[in-house]
Amino acid sequence: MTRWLESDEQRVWRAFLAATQRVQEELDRQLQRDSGMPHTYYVVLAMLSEAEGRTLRMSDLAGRVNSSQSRLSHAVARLEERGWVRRAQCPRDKRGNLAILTDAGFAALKAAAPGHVEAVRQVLFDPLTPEQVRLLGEICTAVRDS
Amino acid sequence: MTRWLESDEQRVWRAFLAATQRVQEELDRQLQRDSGMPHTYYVVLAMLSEAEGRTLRMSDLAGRVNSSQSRLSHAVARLEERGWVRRAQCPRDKRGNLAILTDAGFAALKAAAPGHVEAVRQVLFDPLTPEQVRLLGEICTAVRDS
DNA sequence: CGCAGTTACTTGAGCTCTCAAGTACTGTAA
DNA sequence: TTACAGTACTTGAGAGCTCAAGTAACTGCG
Repeated sequence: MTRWLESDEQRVWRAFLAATQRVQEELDRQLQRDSGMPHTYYVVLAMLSEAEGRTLRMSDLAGRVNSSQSRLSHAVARLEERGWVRRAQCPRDKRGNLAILTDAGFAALKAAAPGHVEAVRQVLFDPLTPEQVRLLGEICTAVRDS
Repeated sequence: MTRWLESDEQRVWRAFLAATQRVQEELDRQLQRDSGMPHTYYVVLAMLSEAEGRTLRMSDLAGRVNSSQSRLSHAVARLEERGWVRRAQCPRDKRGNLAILTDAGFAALKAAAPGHVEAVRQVLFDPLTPEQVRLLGEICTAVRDS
């Protein structure tokens, strides 16, 4: 008994796919082109920059960037190679690793931020009315938390 | 003069990222697990199945699935290996290639569809009211076409 | 204490995606 | 008619992601 999509649901679904893909690709392209990093790496740097001591445990960081531990582990390995993040052992729990944003990493984030924010505005906020932005927030929260 | 995000825009933006990632991952995981194909391949099969003669030119197909030609070319190559799609030369334009959905491809799509549609409902439509669905459609259309 | 069972994280293989470069054909205009 | 720019598509290399498996350390219960 499959509950197939009605034709208007079908339209919403396809618009959703097209819109979200557009946003993703636009952001990834902009960051890659102008700052040499994918969007996921940017988010990692951003979350670390907001944390106490610019430091987070891997699992905590994974939660904040909506990433699997595996993905984050690979990402941090690359960021470490670039000297943007370093790792340290967690003192409390020897299984745990801390990811620490370096000064170079903070500088890279700072350099990338204006272009990124501008891209976010252009692709998502500028096309919408303030009311639509508010509604989108509610909708996304519902989907995220369901 | 960067137009930074206000704190409520910030919240909407992060909810948007979390929600869209959740949808994407849920769908990809479900299709990969239950049908052995990524979501992008499913969309390719679906678009071909709706086309006249289950056939489309590569460039036309790329437009319909919101894909670069390169990505589509790789994807169709894999689908061809599985026997789900075959290629033929375009009679009008010798540069052009046609992608044709095979019977096996149609069967694979048909087998995958119910589970996929159910996942789409669960992750996107069920958490929203009908009014929110309508609004989401308008919002995504605006973002897509901007 | 001791040893399952769980948690935290890493690693490697396989796969998809992107970007840049390459091939082949088409349309146009001198 | 023959260049020459543009279009259609493919290919290969490099990079990130996923999944499964591996290591190490903590936790709790007999």
